[in-house]
Amino acid sequence: MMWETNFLEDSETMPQTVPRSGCSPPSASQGERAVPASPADIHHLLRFLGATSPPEPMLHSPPNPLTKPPPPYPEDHTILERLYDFESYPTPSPSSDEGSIPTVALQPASPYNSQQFNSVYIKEEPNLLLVPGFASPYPLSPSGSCASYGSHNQYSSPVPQHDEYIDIEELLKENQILQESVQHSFITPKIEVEGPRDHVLLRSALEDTTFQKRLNLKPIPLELGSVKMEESSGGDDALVAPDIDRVLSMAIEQSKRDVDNTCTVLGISPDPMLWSTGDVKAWVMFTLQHFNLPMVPAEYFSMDGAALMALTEEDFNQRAPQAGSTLYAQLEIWKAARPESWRTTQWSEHQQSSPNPTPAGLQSPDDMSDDEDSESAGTSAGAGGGKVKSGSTHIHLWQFLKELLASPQMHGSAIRWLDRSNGVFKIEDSVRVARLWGKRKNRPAMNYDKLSRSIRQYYKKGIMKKTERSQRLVYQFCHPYSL
DNA sequence: CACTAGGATAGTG
DNA sequence: CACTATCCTAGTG
Repeated sequence: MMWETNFLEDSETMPQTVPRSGCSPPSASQGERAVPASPADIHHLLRFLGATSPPEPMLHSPPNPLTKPPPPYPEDHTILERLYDFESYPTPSPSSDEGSIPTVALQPASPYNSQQFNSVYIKEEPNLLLVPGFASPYPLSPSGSCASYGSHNQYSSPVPQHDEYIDIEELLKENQILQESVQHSFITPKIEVEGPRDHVLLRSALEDTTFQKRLNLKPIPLELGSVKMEESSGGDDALVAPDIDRVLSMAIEQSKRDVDNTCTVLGISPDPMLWSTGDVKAWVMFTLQHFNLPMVPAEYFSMDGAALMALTEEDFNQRAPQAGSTLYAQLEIWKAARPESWRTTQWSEHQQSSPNPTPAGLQSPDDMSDDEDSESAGTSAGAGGGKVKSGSTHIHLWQFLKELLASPQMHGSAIRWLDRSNGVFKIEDSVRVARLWGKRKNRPAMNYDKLSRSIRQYYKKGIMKKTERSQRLVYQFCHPYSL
């Protein structure tokens, strides 16, 4: 784990200011490969929708004869790793076994990793609860929704069987919505009024059968009336529809959070229309990585967000034959999740009654007011108390830059090594790097002017130096720092 | 115009 | 006090 290792050395082994001796060489041990396509996760979704048949233990989830072993992407794990630690930076020291974290990170959506998962990732930061959704091969991760709704013990139970299936009642119990409407569940209040519209997003995602094909699953019947809830004691199907609506709402919310989290990690706007070429490439690379799809040259997507949004599914398939559909479907999610769209969803209305409502209409449509709400969303999910900070605000700029450099798949379009062994790197997208830095330090006004001023301070401190032939946006770490 | 360079000063843990 | 964050002026390609 390159990033992991680097970080540990940088921020913990190293003194806070100046490292005296050289760092130990980065161990490029290849951990397990990422397997984001967890059948268990999909299983959860199916169970959510009551579409699965027998409550079979997921430990014995059906074999997928057609599922070919995922191709090797040597650095897949780094993204997920990075992702899972992003909000909780710095990473707790897993000094003893390097392998455990990546392994857990690879299937975080599976409840069978619950104990490890909890201990490693959940910690006490609510934001982290949002993150598991990323691991899902499915954009609307039910496990993510579940976790983010505060049922922490759902995944912290020491009894594995507990996770075998999700008790939908129990899950929903934690959602205040249920409290209000469970007695009159025959009445579907606002949901029915504008229901179909805002479920379009989820439904379209559900109708995307790519993952079903991949996992050799049967299509999900979307007719709510025909859905048969297992163990629905009353056998009252009328109960199902509103419950499903709520679950869908939760899933949609999770989808929004996934989008927001991706925005935070990549430093891009939630609105694809505002993406620069670099943003588009970053998003494409990230999405491919995230869904464990074959990489394609980033140049195939040398276009801005507006152009990307204009692509047809065929266009996507041409550029990325094996991944086009997924990319297209994902982009549809993002389109639907554009801030304007979310304002009109029923979800935001329901939020009015929540303790910390996000005024849906007040969010200014300007470009970067977005990523704040991914953070505040996590904060508001917290137990009303203490300040919840995302990441460490004590990180040094040079550490942060190395952090970005260590995940080239995600940030390669913003900053990358030119000469790794000599610590020479280039900032490709100064705006985005500054944005990410400002986000990390909670300095919304950060820009490249200020960031570069801080970098220049490093010249005097001997942390960085000018390259021999000075080029724009190219910097060089001094020796111990580049390791 | 975006970037480089570096002085000055304020803020914060 | 260290480490920025912010602001600013001057210079470069």
